[in-house]
Amino acid sequence: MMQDSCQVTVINEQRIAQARAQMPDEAVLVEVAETFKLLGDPTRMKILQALAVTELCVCDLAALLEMTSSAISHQLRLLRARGIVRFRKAGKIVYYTLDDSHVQTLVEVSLCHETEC
Amino acid sequence: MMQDSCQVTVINEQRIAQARAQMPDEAVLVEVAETFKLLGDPTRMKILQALAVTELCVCDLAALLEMTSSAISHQLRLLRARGIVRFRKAGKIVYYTLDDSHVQTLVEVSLCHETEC
DNA sequence: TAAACATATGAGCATTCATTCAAGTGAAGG
DNA sequence: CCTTCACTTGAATGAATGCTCATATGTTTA
Repeated sequence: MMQDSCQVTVINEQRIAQARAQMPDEAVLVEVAETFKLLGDPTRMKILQALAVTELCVCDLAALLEMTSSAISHQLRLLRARGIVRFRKAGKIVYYTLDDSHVQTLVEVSLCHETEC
Repeated sequence: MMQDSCQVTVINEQRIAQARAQMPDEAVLVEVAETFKLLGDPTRMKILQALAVTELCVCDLAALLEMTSSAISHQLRLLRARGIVRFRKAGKIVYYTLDDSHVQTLVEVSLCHETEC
């Protein structure tokens, strides 16, 4: 059995070196990927789209997306942990808003591209 | 046991209607999420970063990322299916390049934000 | 205080997914 | 031809993930 990772047979040493030199840190790439992963789920994408329009509480989001508030709450927890959404409490109701204009920009750009606007 | 989906207890009917009216089609949101999901993996993110620098063959990418070419090939297949990368054959070697400036923009914006450039 | 309610959260479960392993394809060279 | 090599691909596996269900928390109201 042979080692299938091209450790010996490098085809374009020059280009590899060039790419390696310009590659951002591993940690940075992992962080960026982590953010994209959060945007890579339909439920979370819908939540972000809705919050881009207006502030909403968990129950509103659940009604809008026709899902349980538990499911919504779980997803909001992930978005919160990344600082993508922010919340404010009004009694027992918790209102969520977007808290990362950078992410909002990404979504807008993508949406614009998808709908060819 | 009660129905936990807020179908009855709507808090802000007005806002829900407003959000619903401005929400893009379900299908569009799913598509956008699907693209983000592809960007949401460290391996694929590294591949895209490398290809943003220069054209590389599978073996080069494997060497650069220190992974098997099988693993790389599997990921390239997904990126190809979305039209994010393109390939050209040179004998038995297959060279890959980026094929979606929109995605490239997304990654650049994110990277720029992450590194506070 | 007790009940109702909005939300949060932990465990469980079914599904998805990234990688590995083994086998297959097609091109280049002996 | 036959072998080698770059790449692809299908199956298998272990890890990650999204949702449900049950329960907990904290707030409002009867």
